[in-house]
Amino acid sequence: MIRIATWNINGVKARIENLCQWLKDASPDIACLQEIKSVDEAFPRGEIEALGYHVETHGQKGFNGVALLSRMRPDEINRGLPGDETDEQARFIEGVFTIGPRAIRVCSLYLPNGNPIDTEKYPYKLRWMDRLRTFATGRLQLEEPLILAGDYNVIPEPIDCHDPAVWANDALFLPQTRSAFREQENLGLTDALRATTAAAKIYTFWDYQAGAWQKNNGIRIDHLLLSPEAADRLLSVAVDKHVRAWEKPSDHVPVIGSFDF
DNA sequence: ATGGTCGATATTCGA
Repeated sequence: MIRIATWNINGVKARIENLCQWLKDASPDIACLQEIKSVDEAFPRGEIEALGYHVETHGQKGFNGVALLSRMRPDEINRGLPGDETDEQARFIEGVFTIGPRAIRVCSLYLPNGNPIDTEKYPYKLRWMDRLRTFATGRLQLEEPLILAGDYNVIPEPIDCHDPAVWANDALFLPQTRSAFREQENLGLTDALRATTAAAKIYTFWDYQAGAWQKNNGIRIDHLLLSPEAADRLLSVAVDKHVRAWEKPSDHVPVIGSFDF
């Protein structure tokens, strides 16, 4: 069994203790991280390598930044989402891994938040989603197991948030945002958690403010999207909710898919 | 009661 996880850690330097504890507890084979908020040179790779992981990062100063941690050495790493050479935000890294007889592609992505919606940030989000759709279209033609894992900053359906009314005019829940996410799914990509449980009130993010965690005022925005070749091998999906109650938590929690690769 | 809270960084921005 292979376990592939995604976790927005909201700053790797502030989260290194929690990250190492979680890696020991959950022991994922591949972990996709977002919001490392670090340049590659400052990423605390030593502590993670000591736990038996290879570390590949695509960082930048101050904000954003993604990483791939893996038990096995990647055969190939690609940094940056194709489709806009002028985009300097570090939000995408792809790794190709050999597991048994097959190649598996895993991407760690940090989709733009898009707020406030009356600024350039929202069109940037929609353009980024369009680039992701183009990328996925090409990769699906390979007919390989593909896992697009990350913080999508998309609440797919009303049941994926505590109170849909408060999100009505938010970039994470606008009709255009949800429509663009459905376009992704309609390419043939499966939302792994939704495919294995139709239950409401499963969240992956709780704001630091206003006691959101204590009130279970959360949203589900961290997703694993699977090609048919990966979806056919999916066994289960877990949300590691307990780490949100740890000291000095990230505002997101890990989502882990188990596969019989 | 028109805030609230984090992280990285610089005394503000992004979320």
